[in-house]
Amino acid sequence: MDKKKILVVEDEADIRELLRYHLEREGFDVLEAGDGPAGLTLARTEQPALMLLDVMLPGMDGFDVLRGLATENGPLVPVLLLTARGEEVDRVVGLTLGADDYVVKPFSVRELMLRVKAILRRQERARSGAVLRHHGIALDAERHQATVNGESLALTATEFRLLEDLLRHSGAVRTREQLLNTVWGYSFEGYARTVDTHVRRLRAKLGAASAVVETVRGVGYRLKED
Amino acid sequence: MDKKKILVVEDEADIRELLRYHLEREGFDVLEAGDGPAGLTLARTEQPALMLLDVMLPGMDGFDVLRGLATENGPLVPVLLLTARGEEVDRVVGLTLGADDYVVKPFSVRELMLRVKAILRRQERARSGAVLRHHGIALDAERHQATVNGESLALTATEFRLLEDLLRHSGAVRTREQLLNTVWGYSFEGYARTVDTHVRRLRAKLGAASAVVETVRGVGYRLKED
DNA sequence: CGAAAATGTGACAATAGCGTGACAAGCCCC
DNA sequence: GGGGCTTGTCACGCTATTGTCACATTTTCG
Repeated sequence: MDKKKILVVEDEADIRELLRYHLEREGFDVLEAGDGPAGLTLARTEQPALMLLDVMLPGMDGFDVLRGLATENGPLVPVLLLTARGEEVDRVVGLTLGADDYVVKPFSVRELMLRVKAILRRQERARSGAVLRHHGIALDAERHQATVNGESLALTATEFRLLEDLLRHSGAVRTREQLLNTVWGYSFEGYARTVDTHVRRLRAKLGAASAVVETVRGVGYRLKED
Repeated sequence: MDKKKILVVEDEADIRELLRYHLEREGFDVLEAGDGPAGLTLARTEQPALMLLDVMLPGMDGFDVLRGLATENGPLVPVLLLTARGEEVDRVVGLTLGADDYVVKPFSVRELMLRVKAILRRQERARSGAVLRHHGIALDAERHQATVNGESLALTATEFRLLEDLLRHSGAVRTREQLLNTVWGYSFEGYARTVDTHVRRLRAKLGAASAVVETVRGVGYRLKED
């Protein structure tokens, strides 16, 4: 699971660049389209996690794009509309057409990012089941609580994310690089063997169940298969 | 239970006076603001039962105010919009933005009072029975009152909303960002550690029960599990 | 068998994260 | 205009967490 893709459909190159800069800074993959048809195609082929859609586009406008994405239950892709001040009408139509939210131009970048993340969180929550289970280990991401055979574990934030990643890929080997990317974040610049130390700490806290974290020599770590 | 507070945001002093007179006659406490920013601040700090909001304000207009009040689940405060004749579009937008009703100027005072009371009744009904309970803490959203083991707490508006959010997600961890979004609103631009301070104040007022607000190091805060 | 490579382990210093007290600004009511 | 209340910010101190290193142990493979 790599970075989430966000599609920006906007005719003004300046704004596209601005958005790309900030979105990438937040860790998203950014796709761009300068007009409606291109946006539609990208939305269909790439299935981005979210689409930022300008309403005022030459030719095919934002609403046409929204209609093009329409299915029986809302658009194919979550949409956040960018509307110009004073286009009150537009906002209404947009929300009626199934957009998830909108932001009025000129917008505060900070607020836009917050709304983007809120929409993605909403999608996330709707999709992901709350509790991961494997070999007597249960991890509830929302409550930030992990248990082994019912007994609660006192994990630190990093240990928790590490266990979560292993659980999400249980049975599969995770290389140190993969773990660094997902658990520590892309911006982490450090020693790969830091992972080893945290695996050790995690195993210590897992106690008897520590054997479920297997070392795959020369590759990485994985949770034992059933 | 004291009188319900109603906030009037309107730039024309005459109309403010007119509204104050009639609202007080109906037994409400009236707060006034002459422009958008002042209205926003009062709405946040005083948490009135209802806000009468003029759409046409100099500088920051009514929609901006509404947007400033936006949180992840609707505006912070119920809103009744005052729109000028012919601004039909605006009404729709306002309602989409989460306003509860609108009245067209020039309005009949009688009708306005009826609508005010109607909204308050609706709120009442919607929220009655909506008492959140957890670990001896009871929070009555309708009456804006919280108790611990029967003893009433003197919470400020922010503390109240913070406790409400924690109760609504009891057991789940709330990150500082999530709390800022729901309790303070999207347009809040400030230091994330402001949350810490308010948690501290809330804990102080909770007294012996303060332990139910748990710190999850590196993540956020949560209400203790049962 | 023995060297090299990979991983486990114990220890430690740096620091991120949080609690706390204090304070200034804004706003109310008097 | 002043006093009180609320709110957001800051600086300080403490502690758990974290990343790194040196060394021990295990595995691989010539």
